[in-house]
Amino acid sequence: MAFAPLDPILHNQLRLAVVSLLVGVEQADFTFILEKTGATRGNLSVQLSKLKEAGYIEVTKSFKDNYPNTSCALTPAGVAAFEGYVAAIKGYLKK
Amino acid sequence: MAFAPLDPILHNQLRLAVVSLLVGVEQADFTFILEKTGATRGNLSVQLSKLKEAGYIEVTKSFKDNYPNTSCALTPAGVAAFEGYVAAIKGYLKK
DNA sequence: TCATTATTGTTTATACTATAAACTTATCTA
DNA sequence: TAGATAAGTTTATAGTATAAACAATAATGA
Repeated sequence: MAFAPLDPILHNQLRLAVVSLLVGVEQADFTFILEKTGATRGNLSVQLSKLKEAGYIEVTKSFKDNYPNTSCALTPAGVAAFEGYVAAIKGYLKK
Repeated sequence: MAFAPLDPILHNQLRLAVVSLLVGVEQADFTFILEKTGATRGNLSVQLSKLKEAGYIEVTKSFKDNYPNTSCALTPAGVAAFEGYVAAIKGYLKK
């Protein structure tokens, strides 16, 4: 059994939670992700930027009810990366 | 679905590989772990120390064929931590 | 109206972590 | 006895994760 490398972008608790949330969902707002993950705003902001920079999510900024609104959605690359990560880490979890 | 915290000791590629290797095995030597994980000696040494300090493994140093031999085995706490980690991360992997 | 609080995020400071290079100590071999 | 081999450890440093501090705007209410 080989230990496949784990994508360092996804091998982080908050980023993995974000991508996990986004899988199977059209999109999710900053505040929604914040509540679901229990992260701080600062941390979430940083990690969303990294996911965006990696090309794993697309971020759309707009206004909603007069307030800024940040919407996130997985890209195909993000989906593929998540699936790869899931497959890779399973190799570590089997007894 | 909640995102349970991931034990930071185990949420590391090499340490997770080591513990994964040790699960279901009586013990494993430094060199064996080195080959199976593909790690460098320095990195493995550091990560074994951290696992030991966390109480997850027991390290026994002896001599074998005139050379130093470092043998590692999971402690009950290590087994429990691994099982907890597996349960926790599964919550992140389901779509 | 204007001061206060609430909303939605970003920037930045820093403590922590992961990793490999360099080092150590001892043994084998020619 | 001079390399070469074996088995680890120490340490230097670049990178990462996280929350505190900051910013900009909007709503509220006295």
